Amino acid sequence: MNTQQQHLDSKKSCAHDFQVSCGNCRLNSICLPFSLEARDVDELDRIIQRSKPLQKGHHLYREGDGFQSVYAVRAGTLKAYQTTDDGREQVTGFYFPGEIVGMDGISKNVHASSAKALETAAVCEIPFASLERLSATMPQLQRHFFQLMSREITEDQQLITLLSKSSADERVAALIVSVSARNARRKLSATQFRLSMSRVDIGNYLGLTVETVSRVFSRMQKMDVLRVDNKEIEILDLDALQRLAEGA
Amino acid sequence: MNTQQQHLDSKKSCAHDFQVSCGNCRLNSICLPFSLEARDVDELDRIIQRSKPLQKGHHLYREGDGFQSVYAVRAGTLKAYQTTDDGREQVTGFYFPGEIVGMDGISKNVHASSAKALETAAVCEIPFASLERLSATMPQLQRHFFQLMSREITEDQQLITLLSKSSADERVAALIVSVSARNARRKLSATQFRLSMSRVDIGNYLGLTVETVSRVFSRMQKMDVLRVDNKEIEILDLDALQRLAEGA
DNA sequence: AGGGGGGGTTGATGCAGGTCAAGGTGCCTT
DNA sequence: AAGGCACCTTGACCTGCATCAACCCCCCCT
Repeated sequence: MNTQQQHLDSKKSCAHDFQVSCGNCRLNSICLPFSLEARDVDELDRIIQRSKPLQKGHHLYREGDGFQSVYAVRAGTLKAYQTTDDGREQVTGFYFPGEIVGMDGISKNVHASSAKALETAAVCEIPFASLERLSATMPQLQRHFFQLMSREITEDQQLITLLSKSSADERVAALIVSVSARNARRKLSATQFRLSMSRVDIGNYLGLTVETVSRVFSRMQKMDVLRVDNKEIEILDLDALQRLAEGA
Repeated sequence: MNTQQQHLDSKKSCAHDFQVSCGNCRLNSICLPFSLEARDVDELDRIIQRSKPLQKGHHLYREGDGFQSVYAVRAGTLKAYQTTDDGREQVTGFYFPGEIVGMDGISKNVHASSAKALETAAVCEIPFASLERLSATMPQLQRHFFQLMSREITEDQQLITLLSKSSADERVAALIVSVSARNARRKLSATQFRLSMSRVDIGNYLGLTVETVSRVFSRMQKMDVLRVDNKEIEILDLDALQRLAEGA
């Protein structure tokens, strides 16, 4: 039996196996350009390295590491964060399955942030040099990456607005709404989920203290907008939450 | 006399003429990839449209406009800003000569922010479709744009950290230091300059009120770090200012 | 069973920066 | 020259969130 044959077999035999190709990955509608031809997907497949799982708390890369690749999250959640000169930490984003991390390393060829698994995670590594090469012959792929980066920019700008203009309630509401929407995109429940990040991380991301985050959760629970049980969240009134997030 | 000859003549005759090509633009070391060949520069030249000056207060594009082009600032300063649903405004960036605006429009093919001239400005329009086409055959150009976008991401993330972790003093100090550094890059004075943006814009960008910005300026003046005369700024102690910006 | 540590909640108090109000200065218009 | 307007500054007061402190719960370690 040749190695390729073994591959195929193992794929069939175990539901928990790594995805063997982008073509049959349940997330490909999120992380690949919509209009890619089957044979182009194969080419892409060839450059992508499916790495082994990342344990909770372990780093995918650290601030200052040489930049080689960007990563598509396949399972789990990551947080990206920077450490300021005086040792404080700033969480700059959370990354869910189907999303791409590591693009901040392109500009200086060095990662500008660290990425850490909030729970056991798996990622696909996409060597950037290969991606560049492939982009030159696949216009949709080039465009897709421009778009992904541009999306990261607009999302960061939304966070900037949130941090500079919104109250604690608005910030927390906005985060919950965002998590809910991203769950929906992956065909998961938009109203019931488990927050993989701690209150500390949430506070850090939103520019609030743990205590404030906790108080906001309590308040929203009292208002019957949310049911909160530790990390388990149930959204009872999504409309109200969205209105809150927009500053009602 | 043929038209080409006229071009050359007019270029010589008037110092205020528009740059006729990227090749002789004094900003090209900032806005072009370092390693571009002369003939590649020519190709780039061909797709770039040098538009007429933009009057103070006029828009380069508005939030919601269809996205066609990115723009290199040639002279003057622009601000980019978004309007939230409830009508508040958030300034997301200031753009100086040599810098590129408009990349947030790529992801959705619609501008996610508006760009407005803070003083009379001039820009080079770079049609994005042509840029994409050219990128496919010019690897350095493709890389350059990936890098520009990545830089925008890391800069936004620095602003996020600033907004979520820093005091009013730190924020204002950081902005002044940033303007100073960007002036230096253009071989202008790092210690004496005119702020083209109003206190309102500064406050808005930094997530502070006008009053607070004004008070911080007064305080820094009292501390002999800055001399402030309306929009004219003189940095008296750049070291102290940098230490302030980093939260000393 | 006991102890220790990480994470979460809640209450009491303080302060940085927001809000409100008044007044100044420079520039444009007539 | 006078009025109007945009922009900036300064002072007095108020408030939303940080800070400090206590305590709970859960899990792991010994």
